[in-house]
Amino acid sequence: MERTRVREALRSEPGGQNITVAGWVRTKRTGKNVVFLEMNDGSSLSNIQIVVESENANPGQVAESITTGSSIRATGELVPSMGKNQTVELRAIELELIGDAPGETYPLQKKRHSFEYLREIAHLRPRTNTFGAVARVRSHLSFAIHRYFQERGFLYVHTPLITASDAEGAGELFQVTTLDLERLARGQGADAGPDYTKDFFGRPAYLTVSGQLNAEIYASALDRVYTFGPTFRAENSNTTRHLSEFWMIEPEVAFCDIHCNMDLAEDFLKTLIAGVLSDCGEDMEFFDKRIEPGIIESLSGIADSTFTRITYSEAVDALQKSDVKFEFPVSWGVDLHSEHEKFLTEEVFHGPVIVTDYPKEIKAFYMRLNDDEKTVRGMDVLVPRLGEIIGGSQREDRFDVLQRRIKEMGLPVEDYWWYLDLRKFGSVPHSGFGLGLARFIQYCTGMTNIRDVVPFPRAPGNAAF
RNA sequence: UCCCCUGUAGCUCAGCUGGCAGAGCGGGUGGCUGUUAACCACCAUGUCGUUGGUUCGAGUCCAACCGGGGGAGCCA
Repeated sequence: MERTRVREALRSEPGGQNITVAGWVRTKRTGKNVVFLEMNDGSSLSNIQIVVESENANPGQVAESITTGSSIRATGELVPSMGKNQTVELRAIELELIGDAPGETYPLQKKRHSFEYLREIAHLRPRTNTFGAVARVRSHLSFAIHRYFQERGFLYVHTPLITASDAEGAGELFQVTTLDLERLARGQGADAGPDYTKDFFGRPAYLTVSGQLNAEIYASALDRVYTFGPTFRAENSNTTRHLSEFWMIEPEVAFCDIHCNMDLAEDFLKTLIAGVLSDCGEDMEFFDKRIEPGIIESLSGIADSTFTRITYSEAVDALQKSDVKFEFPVSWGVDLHSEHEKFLTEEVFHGPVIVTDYPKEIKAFYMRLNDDEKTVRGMDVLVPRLGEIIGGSQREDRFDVLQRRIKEMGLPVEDYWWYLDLRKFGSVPHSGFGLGLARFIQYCTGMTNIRDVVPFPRAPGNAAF
């Protein structure tokens, strides 16, 4: 007989029909004449209750040897439940223990575990409610992101993971090499250094920190594109919102200025939030109940809201006018710190805030310079709880200005020849932004540590599993 | 990288001014019950992160190291 997923079974009309389910046992409760098994197969947060009557010879015997964590297959009748916590249940006719899980050594218990402990058993944590729910939300969002762009005529562009330049300037890079490091360390003098002409690519190579510059190439030909893939940063960041390897979504749109860019970012976030609320209802209720009380209401509010849009100068004014004493004093020209972002989103505007037109000194070379020559058309989307979730900008599309800015920032112009070429031939105003998938999942689920919304997180000193 | 906190049973944690190592959960055994964080009784479980120091005596005090967490910076 074909296997029925638990999600489907729980939604079926219980008319005594025979079905087969398979999955992992969450708990077992034993009575004299009856055994109750809670089984989960990942298709939903809810378990299915399997009722085994002891007089029923085969299932009764098998049920005895079943423990928490065992994998089983059960065939039986789907019937209305007599209990009060579920509407349907499976009355077992056949029961098979597929893989046992000795109770003395199985690391997951019925009780609640700390996330810190579960991180150490990343191979088993998807069997918990929280990590199952996170995995389903993550999968939903990934698909919804593609759908959002595909429905709006964006082309999905695969930008390279290995790059031969660190042109993005977005952070520390992981080096990719086939040179024999041990031999280098032993042999050559420290002054000589490695001979990169002998390296795999004939020059130093790195893992990408952003697909943006490559995406700009395709936007300069195909109008609107997006990338969605892994990026790598070798920064020694030890926080609840940084990873060394993370997936990033980067749309890039031609004939689009900073306002169009903000419209896209805002619509994107609101559409995806509305989607996760409507399509992941059961999991979202779990997060609302157990992880971040009130998150459903707050996300619903955001889906219907209009994001506040202010300039950097206005943000500085607002912060200076407040009576709050910040650890880092605010003055025009300094970058906004976490405490400032929190204050703006949580205390002043009570919701997402888009800040634009930052001083050029604290932003990347490729952001379009404003006429005041002091600020650039960058934009950050700040949200309560997390701070910066999106960073983007209108790109500098004027050849002369871009070249000047590259030099001002002390970067080697020759490395950017192809990037400058885009401004030489058919240049066009264009904009884009980057959104970290994991941060967005944090925002939607209320999970406080980014290492708990990524299946196998990579962080400084940690590449287990 | 910096600052703060922390490390005791399988898990979560208590252990006071230094004096015999504890609880709950989980596990085992038995009982009871259409149960649902099931319930009741009994039983077992420790390199107190590691190394060194102070002391008659260290889980407790000191130092170094290792691991974990939070905050900051960098950013998405």
